[in-house]
Amino acid sequence: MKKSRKTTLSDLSKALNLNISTISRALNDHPKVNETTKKLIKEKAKELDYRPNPLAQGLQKQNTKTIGVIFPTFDTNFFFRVLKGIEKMMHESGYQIIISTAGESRIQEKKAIQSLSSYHVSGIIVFLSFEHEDPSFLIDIQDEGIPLLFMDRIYEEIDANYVISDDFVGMYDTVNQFISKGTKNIIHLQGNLQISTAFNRLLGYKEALLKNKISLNPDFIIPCQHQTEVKTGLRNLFSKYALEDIDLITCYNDYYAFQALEFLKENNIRIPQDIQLLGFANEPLSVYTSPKLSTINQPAEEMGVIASEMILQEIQHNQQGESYQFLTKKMSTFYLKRESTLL
Amino acid sequence: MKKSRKTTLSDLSKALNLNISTISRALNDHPKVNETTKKLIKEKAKELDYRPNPLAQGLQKQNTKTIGVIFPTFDTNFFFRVLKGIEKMMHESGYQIIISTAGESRIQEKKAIQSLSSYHVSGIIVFLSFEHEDPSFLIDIQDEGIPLLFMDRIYEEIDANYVISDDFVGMYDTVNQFISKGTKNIIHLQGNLQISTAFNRLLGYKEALLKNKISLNPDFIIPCQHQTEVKTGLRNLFSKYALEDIDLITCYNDYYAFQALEFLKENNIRIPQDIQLLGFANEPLSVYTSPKLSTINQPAEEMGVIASEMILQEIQHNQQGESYQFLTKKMSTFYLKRESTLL
DNA sequence: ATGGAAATTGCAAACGTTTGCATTGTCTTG
DNA sequence: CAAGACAATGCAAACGTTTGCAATTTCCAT
Repeated sequence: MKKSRKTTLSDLSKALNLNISTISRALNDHPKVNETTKKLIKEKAKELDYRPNPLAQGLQKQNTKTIGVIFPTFDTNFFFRVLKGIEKMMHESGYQIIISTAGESRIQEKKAIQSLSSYHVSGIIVFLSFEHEDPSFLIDIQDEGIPLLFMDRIYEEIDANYVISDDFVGMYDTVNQFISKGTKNIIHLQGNLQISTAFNRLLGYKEALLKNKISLNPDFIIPCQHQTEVKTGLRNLFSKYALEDIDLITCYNDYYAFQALEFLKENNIRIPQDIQLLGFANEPLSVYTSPKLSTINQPAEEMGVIASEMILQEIQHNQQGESYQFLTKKMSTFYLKRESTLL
Repeated sequence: MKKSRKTTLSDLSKALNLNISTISRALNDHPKVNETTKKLIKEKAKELDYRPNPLAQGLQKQNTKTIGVIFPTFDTNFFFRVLKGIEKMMHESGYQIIISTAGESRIQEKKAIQSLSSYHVSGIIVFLSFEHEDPSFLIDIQDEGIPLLFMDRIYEEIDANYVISDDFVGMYDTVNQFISKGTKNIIHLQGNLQISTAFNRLLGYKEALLKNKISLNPDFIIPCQHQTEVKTGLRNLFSKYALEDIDLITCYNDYYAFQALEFLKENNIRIPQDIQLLGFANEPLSVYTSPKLSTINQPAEEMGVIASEMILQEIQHNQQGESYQFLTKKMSTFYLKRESTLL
């Protein structure tokens, strides 16, 4: 394993008999270096295939052209779609992306963020799934001058950019709409409440019932930590209730809905004639089921794009010493009727 | 935007009145530093929340604990599943992941790789989609001491680790099996042949026919650059052939198959009774269609895991100056019968 | 010619580590 | 008690940049 060294500034310096600082300035198009020498240097640089060392640059400038992205886990397609949006914008702007998953615990979330901070990333886009009773470490990161952008969750205490999708309103509006058109008995397959999105979707469901003065039947809220628990949950439900007792099943997300779909099909329950089914997220797969899944659309890729734009803005402002006004962008969600619902 | 500085070795050095080198050694558990001082130093480090600066370390050691991953594009779920496998292994081993997409051109592929190299990543996992007439830049990277692992494509000229899924055999075996059980008229929806996987899958199809002395009907190979062209392709086919003339449609990948599925349903063609349909890749969505899609399984996540293990092995060997024997791991693909086929 | 401003280039410190070598201190042993 | 061995620590260079300041050169107006 022979190691061929890379050309450095000092190589160029020797080759051209010019001081290293002149070389550096020339390559950075610093105004006060002679145009002729500049050209000379650039040519030589190309000839020797000089490429700057981002580590050295980062160390010196305390800032790498790199964005950190932290996901909770990789188990839903939604995150990948967001990532796709981020990756598109960032690479257009010449930024590298470092990804990290936070896994299951608060501690891991914290570690992941700190690790990114020590890489001197230019900014961090975070999906935090857990509540942090003491989010001060987040403020610490900001104090280091690293812009933080939060996705899908708001911390009142923290002044930052936010991109959230309106989980609450999405569910609330849709359920409300169904009720107002006469739908009565509505189930909710509830996700892990530690995750804020699950919490907000449940809340939307409850509030819609409340507003319409429908009393909450606790049996109608089926808690599932994971999509694998959906079928059991439904089995329990139907051991207690008849088909006619149920009009619509709403779900924490599309994956829950897929499970429900399978369950219903297995039991020869017709969708939507016997029971209607509603997902959440509009995962790409939802077009391919049959019947095609009605769902609540969440513009995943667009969220990635917007988040990227916002954080790049903030970075740019900071670099130029301008003040910057934080924004909260609420991405609207909307009911998307396909075949698994009637209304 | 106040900037709170991070604690560095020299901060610790001052605080403890010890030389910086002792601090460094202590924290790296170097044997020749007194156990008591070691403990002292570590405590202080924790107290001041010292975290090493990976940039400085990388610059010094010419190696960051970072793995680069290059994808062609992000438009199929397959890559995400591989990424999931990679991310799992790498974070277990304390490596960060930098991702990059190569986009549409050879030039971009080359740039992406070189950019990663200048980040002094410890290794690069690459999906290259294009043929490179001059792959010498890849060898250059290796010469810099950066292990390269190729996914899904073999370069005869380049000695490296490879993880490939057996596209050819997967398609060949399956088609062969169908023929031997009496299936006659088999279509292939062919992908973009610039991409090696598309090429190999087509080849598998052709060879299977050849082996069984079935003459190739050029009409039966329908070239589609993209899944969006599938329906048009099929429309053309059926303008020339009757339903009875076709027994089975094989596809470049599951997404092509999904399109075909829609087309067939739209035209009230029953699957699999009238026409059978076979995908490729076993994308997660293929369970949710109806009928459920039969496909050829490709163990995506596992490929990511294996690739990670292999490249970590190589890195470790290199670091210890041991010699390392390159491997080529061929992941087996297999026919997965679900509901869209009969056999 | 000549003073001085402006343009160009060079010097050296700094970013935060790691590590070979030199130095100091401590202990053992004959 | 001296000397050598070993343990512990310190010194300084190196990784490849950037950048404020100093030094040099060029040029123009007087």
